[in-house]
Parts: sequence; C-alpha cells; structure tokens
Amino acid sequence: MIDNQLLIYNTLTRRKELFKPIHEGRVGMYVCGPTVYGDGHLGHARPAITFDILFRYLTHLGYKVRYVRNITDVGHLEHDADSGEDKIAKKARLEQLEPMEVVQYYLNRYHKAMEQLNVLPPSIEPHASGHIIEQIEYVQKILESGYAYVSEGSVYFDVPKYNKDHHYGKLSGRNIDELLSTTRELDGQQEKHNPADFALWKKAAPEHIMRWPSPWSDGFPGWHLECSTMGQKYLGETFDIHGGGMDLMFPHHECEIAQSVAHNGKETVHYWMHNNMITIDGQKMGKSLNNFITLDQFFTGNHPALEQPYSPMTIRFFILQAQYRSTLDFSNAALQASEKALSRMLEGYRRLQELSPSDESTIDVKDLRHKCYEAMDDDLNTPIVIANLFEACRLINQVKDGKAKASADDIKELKELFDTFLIDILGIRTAMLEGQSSDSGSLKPFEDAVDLLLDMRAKAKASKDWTTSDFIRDKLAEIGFDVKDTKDGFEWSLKK
RNA sequence: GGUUCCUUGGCCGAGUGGUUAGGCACCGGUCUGCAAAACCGUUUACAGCAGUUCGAUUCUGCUAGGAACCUCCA
Repeated sequence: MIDNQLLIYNTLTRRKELFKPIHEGRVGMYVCGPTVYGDGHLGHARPAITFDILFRYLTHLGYKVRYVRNITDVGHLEHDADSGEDKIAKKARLEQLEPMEVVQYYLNRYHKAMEQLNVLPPSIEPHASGHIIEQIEYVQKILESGYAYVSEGSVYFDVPKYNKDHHYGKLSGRNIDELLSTTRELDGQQEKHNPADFALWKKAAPEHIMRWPSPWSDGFPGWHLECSTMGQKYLGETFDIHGGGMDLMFPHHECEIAQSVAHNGKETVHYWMHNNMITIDGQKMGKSLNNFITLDQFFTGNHPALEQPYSPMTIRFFILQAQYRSTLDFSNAALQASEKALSRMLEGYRRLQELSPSDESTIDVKDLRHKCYEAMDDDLNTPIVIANLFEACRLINQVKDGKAKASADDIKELKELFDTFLIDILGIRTAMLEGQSSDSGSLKPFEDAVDLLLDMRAKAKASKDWTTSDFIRDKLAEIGFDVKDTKDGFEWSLKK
C-alpha cells in the first residue's frame, strides 16, 4: 500500500500540496515533449530528467503510472501572421526533405539522447500528426460551446468571451482585462477579433506542405491543441499531473486550460508542475538567443564553449544536483565539479560491493533511507537525496579504511539504499552495470593482460626494483592507462 | 510597463526563526620507494537598509541588482 506523503508544488496554487491521485493507486501524467525539428539541447534534458524522476518515484511507490509525453511534429506557427508556415515544413524545404523525414530523423536522435541519459521511455508517445481527426473534433466541440469563431477558414479561440465567464490567466497570474481593453482598437482588419485570441485551426497558405482537410479549410491544428486533445484521449477528461518547462506556462498551458474548460466545462489537470530553465551566462539557454549547446555536443565536447566532453551521466547528475524549480547555470567549472562528484559517488557504490562485514557496528545507517524518502517527498528534492548518499559514501570509506565497522545488516541496508535511490530513482547508470550489459566478454583477455603486467610490476616493487616498476607504470601511462597504487595492490582504468 | 520569481561562503547548489546541507576548489593530515590517486579533517555565507521578535540568513517593508514570461521556445 502507498502511504507516502508526497508533496508536489502546484503552479496553480503556488504552494506544495499533498499528492492525491484521482484514482487510487493510479497516476496519469502528461508532459510537453519536444518539437522535433532540431537536435535536443541541454534545456530539453531538464524536463525529460525531472519528470523521469517523478515517473520513477511514483512507480517505486507502487503507483501504476501512465506517462504520456507528446511529440510535436506539426502546428507550431512560425509567425502568428498570415504566412502561417509551421517550423517543420520550413526546415523541410530548406533541407529539401519530406517533413516526415525531418521529423523521423530528429526523433531518432532525440530518442538516442534520452536513452544515453537513461531517461525511461514514456508509456505513450503520441504524435500530433497522428491525431488530426481528434483535434478537429475537439475544435468542433469548442465551436459548439460558443468560445470560438471561424474567420476566413481559420478557427480562433475567443479569449475575451471566455474571460467573461472564466479567468484566462489563472495559471500564470495574469489579469488579461487590461491587455484586452488597451489593444483592441488596433487590430480591426485582421482575421482575429482580438490579438489575445489564439488559433485552434489555421488555414494553410498555398505553399504550405503539411495540411489536412477540415470543415473550415485545408490547414493544420493550432499548437496548443494537441496537448489538450491527446491528454484527454489517453488520460481522460481529468487527470493528475501535467508537466513542462516554465516557459510554457503562458500562453501554452493557459490556453490548454481554456480549451479544456470550453470543451468539457471543467479543468482537466489537478497538479501543474513546471521545471525551471537552464541558463548560460545568467540567461536562458534557448533557441531564440541561439545560445544553446546540444546534447550531442556535450557528449562529444564538440562546441567552442566546452572545455571537454561530458558524459550523459555527468549531465544527468549535474541536473539532479539542483532542485527542479531552481534555475541552473551551465559552466564548465560546474560540470567538472559534477563529473568528479559523480565519480566519487560511483566509487563509493563500487566499494560497498566489496565491503566485508564485522560482528559489530559503529555506524548508523538507518536514518539515511528515511531522510532520502523525506527529501523525495518534499517536491522531489534530489540534491538532498544526493547529499545523503554522499554521507553514506563517507561511512563506506571509513569502513574500508578500517576506521569504522559495519555489520552485515548495515551493508545490506546500504546496498538497498544505493540500489533504491541512486540506481532506481535517480536513474544513475553505473559503469559496472554498463560493463555487464556490453561486450566486456571480448575485452576480458586484454584486461587480464594488463593485470599480468601490473602483477609483474608488483613483484618488481616487492624486490625494490624501482626501475622496472616505474618503467611498466610509465609505459602503461603512455599507452593510455591510469595506474593507481592502493593499500593492498593496484587499480587501473583507461584514461579519459 | 504588466505578471511571476530570484540574490547563500572562491565556484555550483540545499535549507532553516535559535543547533552540520552536499559537491568542487583551497588548506592540513593519512597512505606511499617516488609520484599519482584515494581517504580523513578543517576554514570562509546568507545583496543593502529598516522593522517585527528574547533572537532573523529564514517573517514584513523599502532600496539595489538579476532572470523568466507577456512572440516560437524545455
């Protein structure tokens, strides 16, 4: 049975609320996914990882979770003007490709990056282009409710009318009245009755490639529509959690609320969650400022701003070292600190596996698990979870150095702690586990050969033959191995 | 201009009305033939001003600086 007291910060109320699912034991969550017309950058990793943590934690707690993350492959207008060309189509023409080919190409790359970051695939990953019929039906129903109008083949949501009956802006804390009254005069000649109105269906210009027939025109759906439509289709008229980046709060999520109220007469989402931005030089990393670094560039180090490559796990750990509602500033120094921190953590985890138990115990490990749960329950405070795991590392090192003693129970408890929180919930993939799953079998003879050389060096050391011992160490270093002497022998690894 | 939010030690980043975040760096130590690595220990803080309070980094107000959104954006 699930008896945790998980607190989630709800943007709607601007406070932490006790999480109670609509249906006992089940959670429906929807997260705004990527628009696949370019490579994912560091900013895209944040919601992916944040909600991956939530997905993993809810699952760990015993909930049956349906996690829907959409793929936007149509409908993002380049300009809200009559050119009406969406981003996918534009990129496709530039590259002389079919739009769907562009979508597939970048989607494959996105999936690969997510896999490298150990982000679990969502339960359902619906494409906007695969739900045109549902979106048309959704628009029809809003038209019937009277909160939309047709204008020259396009359909617009009537924000002023909606705002008379409901509060348009409740999520982002906006009061739209002033905006409406001050700007109304200027736009009499446009298709839209009011500049605040947003498109539900957009008539396609003749040269526009991506288009579908509808009762109003050959065209394409407005970009707020897909999330409302697909969220409802797969999670129901009401569901528990809707997540996304803070920059989507207005207008995107505000429009979703308006659409669902116009469509169903009630709000869909119980908990709105928003991750904060990743910044670079104190500013948001994003497309508009063209200051982003793609995930692949991080993994390869192939970008002028990067002093070195950073592994996917370093990126993941870096993101988890900050709480998801704080901004997180990118810098080489910060990433390098995370890289070292992660390797210290993984070293602790490795040592734990070979710890030998004592009859007595001088350490207290019982609190740690409780503290980790408390931290997760406090709006997913992953930095605190990590701090507690580092405390565990300290204890492990003390035991390894013979400065403390751990009982068999202690070691079991510590192993469960790491397996639960580091591996399952934080989703850190260890080199150990990667080795098991990959081609370590074929490397075994080479590993044995290095061990053999180092055994010879150990013999030379024992007979104080420093020339031979240093020769072996230096040559191995030249070839590309890091050799470390330890208390009871040696360790080696490939140089990075 | 409007809305929302932020300002923590050399850096990144938690948190709290009175008691240790954590990581990186620094310094000291242990280990070592030497080196490297590793480990242990330790130091530096809460933008400024005023108020509430026995007591504020934590609450309130003001000032300064910064960010996001208001147009596509994770």
